[in-house]
Amino acid sequence: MLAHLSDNASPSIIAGTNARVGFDAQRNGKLWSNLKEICELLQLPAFASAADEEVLFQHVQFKAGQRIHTIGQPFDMLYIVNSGFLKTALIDEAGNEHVLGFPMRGDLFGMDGIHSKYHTCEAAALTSCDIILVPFKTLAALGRKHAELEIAIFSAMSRELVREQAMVSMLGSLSSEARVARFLVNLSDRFARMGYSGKQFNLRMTRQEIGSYLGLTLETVSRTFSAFNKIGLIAIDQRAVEIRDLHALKTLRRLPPSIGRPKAARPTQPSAEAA
Amino acid sequence: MLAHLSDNASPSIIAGTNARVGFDAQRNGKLWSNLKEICELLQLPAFASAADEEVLFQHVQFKAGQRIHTIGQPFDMLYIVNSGFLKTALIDEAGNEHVLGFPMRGDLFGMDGIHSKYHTCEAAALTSCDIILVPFKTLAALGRKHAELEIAIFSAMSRELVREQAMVSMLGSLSSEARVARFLVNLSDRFARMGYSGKQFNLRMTRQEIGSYLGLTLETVSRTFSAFNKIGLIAIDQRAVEIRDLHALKTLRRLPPSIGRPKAARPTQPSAEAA
DNA sequence: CGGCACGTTGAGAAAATTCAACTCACGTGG
DNA sequence: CCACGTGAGTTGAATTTTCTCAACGTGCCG
Repeated sequence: MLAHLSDNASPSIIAGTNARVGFDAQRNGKLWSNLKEICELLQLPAFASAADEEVLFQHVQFKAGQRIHTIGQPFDMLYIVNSGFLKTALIDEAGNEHVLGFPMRGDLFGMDGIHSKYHTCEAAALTSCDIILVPFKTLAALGRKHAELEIAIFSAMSRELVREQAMVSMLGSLSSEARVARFLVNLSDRFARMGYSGKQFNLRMTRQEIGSYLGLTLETVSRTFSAFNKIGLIAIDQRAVEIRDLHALKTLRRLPPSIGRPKAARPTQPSAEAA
Repeated sequence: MLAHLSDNASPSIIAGTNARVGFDAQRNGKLWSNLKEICELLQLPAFASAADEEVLFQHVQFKAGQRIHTIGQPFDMLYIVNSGFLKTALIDEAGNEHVLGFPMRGDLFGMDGIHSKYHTCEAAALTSCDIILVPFKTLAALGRKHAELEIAIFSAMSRELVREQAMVSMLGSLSSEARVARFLVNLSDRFARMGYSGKQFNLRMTRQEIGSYLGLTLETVSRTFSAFNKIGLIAIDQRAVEIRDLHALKTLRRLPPSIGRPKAARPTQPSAEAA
C-alpha cells in the first residue's frame, strides 16, 4: 500500500517545471527527480551541465494490475521505471494480448507513441511501481539545449531498436528451449545489474505472459522449465527461480531429444520393429 | 552500370557541408540533396526553415550485392534510400543470416548503430541503389537548431520501433500463411506509395530471404505462394507477383486445411480404417 | 473452506521443417 | 550458338516441433 492512486492511467498532476525540491519531494508521498538523477537511473553518462538544470520530474505510484498507458491513448509522456515490474503489450485484432517486454528499474518506455502521437501499446504494472513521468516536450526541449542529452535520447531509442531486432531474430530462428533459456539469462543479467542476485529471483509474470513474450504457449514454457529443472540447469518452484548453470543456458540451442519428451532411446535405424 | 564505385562499403568522400549545388550535383555522376529534399523523401512535413539550410548530403551508388555497411563497422552515418532495393540483416553466432527488413525509396536505415557506435546489422543492395549519406553528427546538430526537425527524427525512430513491434507480434502469433499474406500486402502498400503499381510488381529478394524475414523456411514460403496462386489470391511466376484479392490477403488468418496440403477429405471419425 | 487463477503433465493433432528429387531460367565458355 | 553448370524455385514424403485439448495439482484470497 504505497500511496493513494487516483485511477487507471490518468495522473491528474502534470509533471513539469514547477516545484522546489525539499518541499514537493515529500508532498503527497510523491517524489520528484531532477535531470541528473534521471541520467543516472538510465545509466547515461551524466553530462556536466545536467546538474544545473532545475527541471523536476514527478513520480507516480501504480499498483499491480493498473495500466500506465493504454492503446490509443494520446501520447505526451515518456516513462522511466524507478522501482517495480511492468509489462508492455500489444492487443491484436482478435483481442489477443502480445507481450512486448518487461520493463524494470532503469528502463524507459512509452516511445512507441512519439510517431503517431498515440500509444500503440499498453503498459501495465505487474507489481507496485514507482514511475517517473517525463513530458516528451520538456525532454525534447532539454535535448535541444544540451547536445549530449539529445544524443543520449537518440541512443536510448537506438538501444531499444537493437533490442527488438534481437527479439525478432530470436523469434524467427530459435527453438522453444533456446528462447526460454535466453529469457532466463536476460532476466538474470538485468537483476544482477540492478544489484539483486542474478542467481536467485522471482518471476513477476505468469507462464502465459512469458509464452506470449517468447511466441510460445504457456504449456511449452512450463514443460521447458520442467525439463531445465530435471537436467539441473535451473531449480524452479512456481515463480522462484535459481540459475544453476548459466553457461549452459547461454549456449543452449536445443535439448537432447530424450530429455524434453521422455521417450525410449530410439534405434539409429528406425526400420523393422514395433510390429 | 550507374557509376564507378570505389569499393565495398567505404565511400571515400565524406558527405557534409561543402559543395555548391549546380556544379557538384553533376560531378562524378553523383547528386547532392538538401534538407528540404530529404524531408520530402522521408515524407516528413517539410518545415519552413528547412528550405534555408544550405547543408548538402551526398548520394552514393551501390550495385547489387554490395554492402552499404557491415556488422561491427563504426557508425557515423544514417542512410536514406533514394532508389533501389536493399535488405538489412543480422548474422547470428552460428553464421546464419536473419533478414530484418527490405528498405526501399524513402526509407531511413542505419539507426541501429547510434547506441553502441557500431553497426549491429548489415545492409546490402539487392539491386542497383542510390543512397543518400546523412552524417549523424550533422543531422543531430540540425535537430538542435530546428525543433521540428528534432521531433521528426525522434518520430522516424519511433516509427521504426512500432514497425518492429508489429513484426515481433506477427512472428509470435501468426501462421505461415498469414505471415506471407501480410508480407505481400505490405509490399503492395509500399510500391503503391512509391507511385508504382500495388497490384503487379517484382520481388527483389529470394524465397530464402523472404523466409528468413518471416521466420520460415524457403520451402514453406514457396508452398504458400503456390497455395495462394492456386486459390486465386495472387498470380505468381518466379519473382513476378500479381495481387488478385487484396482484401482476402489482408484478412487471411489460416488457409482451409484441404488447400495447402491436398489430402482427401478425412472422415470426422478417424477410427477404424487403414488396416 | 470453497472458488479460482495459475501451473503441471499427458496424449494426440497440426503445423512447419528437413531431406530429397526434380525443373527452370540464365549466363558462361567451348 | 548451344551445351552446361549453377543458383533459384517447386513439390513430395517423412519427421520433428509445437500446439491443442484435457485432466489434474496447488496455492491464495475472500
